[in-house]
Amino acid sequence: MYQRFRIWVDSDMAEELGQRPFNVPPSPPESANLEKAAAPQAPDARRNGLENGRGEEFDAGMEGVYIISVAARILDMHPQTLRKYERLGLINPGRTVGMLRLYSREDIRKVFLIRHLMENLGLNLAGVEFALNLVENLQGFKQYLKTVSEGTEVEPVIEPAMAQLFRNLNLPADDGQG
Amino acid sequence: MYQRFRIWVDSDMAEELGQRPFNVPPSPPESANLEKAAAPQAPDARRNGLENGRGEEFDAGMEGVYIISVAARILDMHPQTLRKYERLGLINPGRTVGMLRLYSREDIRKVFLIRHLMENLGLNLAGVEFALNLVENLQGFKQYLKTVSEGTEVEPVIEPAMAQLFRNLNLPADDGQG
DNA sequence: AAAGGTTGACACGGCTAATGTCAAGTATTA
DNA sequence: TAATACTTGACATTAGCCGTGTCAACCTTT
Repeated sequence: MYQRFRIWVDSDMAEELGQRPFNVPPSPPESANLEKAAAPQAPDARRNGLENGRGEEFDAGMEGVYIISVAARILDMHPQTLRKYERLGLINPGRTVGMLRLYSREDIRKVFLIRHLMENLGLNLAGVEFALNLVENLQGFKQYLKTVSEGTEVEPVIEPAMAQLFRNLNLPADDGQG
Repeated sequence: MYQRFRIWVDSDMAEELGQRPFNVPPSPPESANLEKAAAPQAPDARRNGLENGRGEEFDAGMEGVYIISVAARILDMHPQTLRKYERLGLINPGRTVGMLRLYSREDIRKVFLIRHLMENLGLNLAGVEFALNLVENLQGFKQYLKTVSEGTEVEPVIEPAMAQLFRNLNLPADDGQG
């Protein structure tokens, strides 16, 4: 019941998770979308909560885990689209013992990134795969540089340089990973 | 007349320029394409040489500069496709005084990269733009790292790390730029 | 048993990318 | 000078991708 509320407070959830456009300065159309998604919340919020399936995993200590219908509503996307993304290997939501998909906050954040890549940069799914792989590699690369440069005079310039690189590529600088 | 020959010896030209698949291990279909392109060469090679337009720029000391019809034949692509790439800002061939496009070896190499990104990685043109921008940024980034790490113990590990990064991304490691 | 929700598979509509075609202009060739 | 060949830009056409909708089957709860 705790989370049941968070689900329906879509606007701030979406804003917090990934709605900040990475490098795209103004984005009024996006916020309009979110408002639309959050609009029909009150009437039937009762019957679309988290207690839908087997409730064990949902509130078993882990916060912010959503089944696909809820995730789709948060993202304002079709559930089939999320399933397709998973089939292509772009996302990897967890599963309940009954094989229901469970979307963590990181999963949803990733989908926001995917949407950014498609809507703002115009990439197709292959391009999204390329970009996601790029982000992963760049983060590993950054870690590697940080390690090998530890204690040297180079160390302090690594982070800002990487941040600038991410900005140049219209990619989100990796914040707290966890 | 010198270059006229190189134009029609498509197979090795193409191989040398960019046909090496970057990370894609086997590519027999590609070579088949090239043979097809090189097939109808003999019959009308006479009237399709470089002396077509105003010949001044063509052999004015610069080697490997081709008008669009020749570049398209080398690449086995439609001239309209090359024009579209230019309109989108992906390539920037030079011009004669009569505004005819002149494709340098670097231009053609870049188109090979574009084809690789589309055919092998499945990117659309927006993705190609993203990837080209990425390559450019990474090269600048590499230069920057090389500069700031000069003389430090970090220096020797920069280059191999960058090379590995390019490999991971299925991108061509920048060789001699010039 | 009934109801609501999810799952996977398939088909349809809109959009992108490449190709083809057209008239107009320019340089070479007879 | 007249004819030929090639370029240029703009528009139309065709093939393929992406998102969405729909379907039966399965599971859990009431």
